[in-house]
Amino acid sequence: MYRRHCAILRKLLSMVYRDSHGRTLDDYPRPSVAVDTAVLTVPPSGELSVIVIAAGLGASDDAESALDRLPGTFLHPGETLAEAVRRSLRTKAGINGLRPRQLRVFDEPERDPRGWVLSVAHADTVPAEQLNTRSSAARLEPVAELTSLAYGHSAVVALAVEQLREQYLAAPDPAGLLHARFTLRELHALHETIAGTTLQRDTFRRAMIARLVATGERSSGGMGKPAELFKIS
Amino acid sequence: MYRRHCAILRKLLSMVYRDSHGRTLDDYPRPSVAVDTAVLTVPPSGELSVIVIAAGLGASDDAESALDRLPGTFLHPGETLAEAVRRSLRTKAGINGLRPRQLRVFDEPERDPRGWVLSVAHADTVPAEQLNTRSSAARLEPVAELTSLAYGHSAVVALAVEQLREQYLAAPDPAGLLHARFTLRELHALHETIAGTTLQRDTFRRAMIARLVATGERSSGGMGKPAELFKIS
DNA sequence: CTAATAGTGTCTATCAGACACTATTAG
DNA sequence: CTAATAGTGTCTGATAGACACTATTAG
Repeated sequence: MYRRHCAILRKLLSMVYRDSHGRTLDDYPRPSVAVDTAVLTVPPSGELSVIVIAAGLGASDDAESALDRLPGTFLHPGETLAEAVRRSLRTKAGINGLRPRQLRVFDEPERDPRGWVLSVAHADTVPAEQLNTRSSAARLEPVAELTSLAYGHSAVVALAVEQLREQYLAAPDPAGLLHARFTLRELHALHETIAGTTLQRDTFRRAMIARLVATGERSSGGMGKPAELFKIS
Repeated sequence: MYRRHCAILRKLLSMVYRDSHGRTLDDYPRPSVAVDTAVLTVPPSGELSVIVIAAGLGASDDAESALDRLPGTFLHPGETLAEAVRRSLRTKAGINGLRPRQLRVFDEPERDPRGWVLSVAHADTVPAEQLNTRSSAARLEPVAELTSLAYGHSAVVALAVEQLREQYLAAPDPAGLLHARFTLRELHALHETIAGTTLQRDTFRRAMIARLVATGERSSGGMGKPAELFKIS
């Protein structure tokens, strides 16, 4: 009931409000606002990958409908951008529990042939197990092998990867890509995958160990000396 | 003529396009999109300051119309966000030659009592001389003394200051706040103002001198030993 | 001379990079 | 034993912080 009163008040205000040129809010043409999200992960293959989908236009049986874009949707009234992102990923890729971060707004007036569309690019990174691989239209694609995506989505992926790298310089596993307990070997491999370079083993160990908590437990089953299991904080 | 053809094609496409629910672009309610900009500077007073304006509602002779918001405007069709920012600063604060950078989108559906308005926050930093102080409605306000601004603009200022600090860790004077040639004393004072802390003189000198070019000229007119003038690259 | 500012020498603690060594497991 | 991986000792060079010293100007 309170929300309803607010909505009525807002409607009245928007009719009464006039800017310095005497225009009300309704006199301004408005753009459509979309969200597009780069969901990164590191699947068992060990390659930094991103979720891409095909255009949702009809049956799309032909070879033309390539996996060439990021999941996205239009912002609905009363919805925040984060909610729109979660909705688009839930309905188009079967992913839940995301905490998307904004990257930037793509605003070139001609960027979308369908009309005036602003796109707010988002990114998030999740463990591969959280991805619903049975989902019909979505696929994982290694970022290194991405050819150019539609709607300038390649730039979104590039920005997302860049920010992910910065995050992994600041903390051992900010996206929680590893299990609760992990060996330094696993963490080392993850950092090399994300950075796209090799990282010296001993230097890496000494840098990371200060930010980790030793559990006293040991890994088992692999070759060589069992390694200590660590956890975050 | 070419642009005109494009516009017609786009209009046709937007009528033909249908999403997975059979809706065209025009079937989606759209938000108004605004830009709001924090323009930072360091005036002769030596305090990091930001431009604030009063609401542009009519004559505004009363004491109610406080300087309580950042300059902003609604995005016009065919315009980029950067163009809207430049337009708003030109018309509302008499500032030209900006290169605004996007900070983030403020998207809470209820944030603006006038209706559904997304705000894309921007920031830029300019030398104080570039500001038109004769401008009627705009004033410089030290960021330390800012009380709370309307429309959540205080958060914009906080973000702008944070990013400015990061920029000044990466380069001697990325915003060009000093003249073409300057002493290390001037650069030191500027960095202390921006960082909001004191910075050790000798360490600062050694860190900066590697990124500057000595001109061989000396300062004059001040007390003490004349200092060498440096320039950027 | 003094006050004020510019600029340098140097010690120390820390740290990244690099290399080589030891330790512990499977088979 | 060998292969493989885990973990450590230690040297080097670079650098930030700190302190104290010298240098050059005005008045």
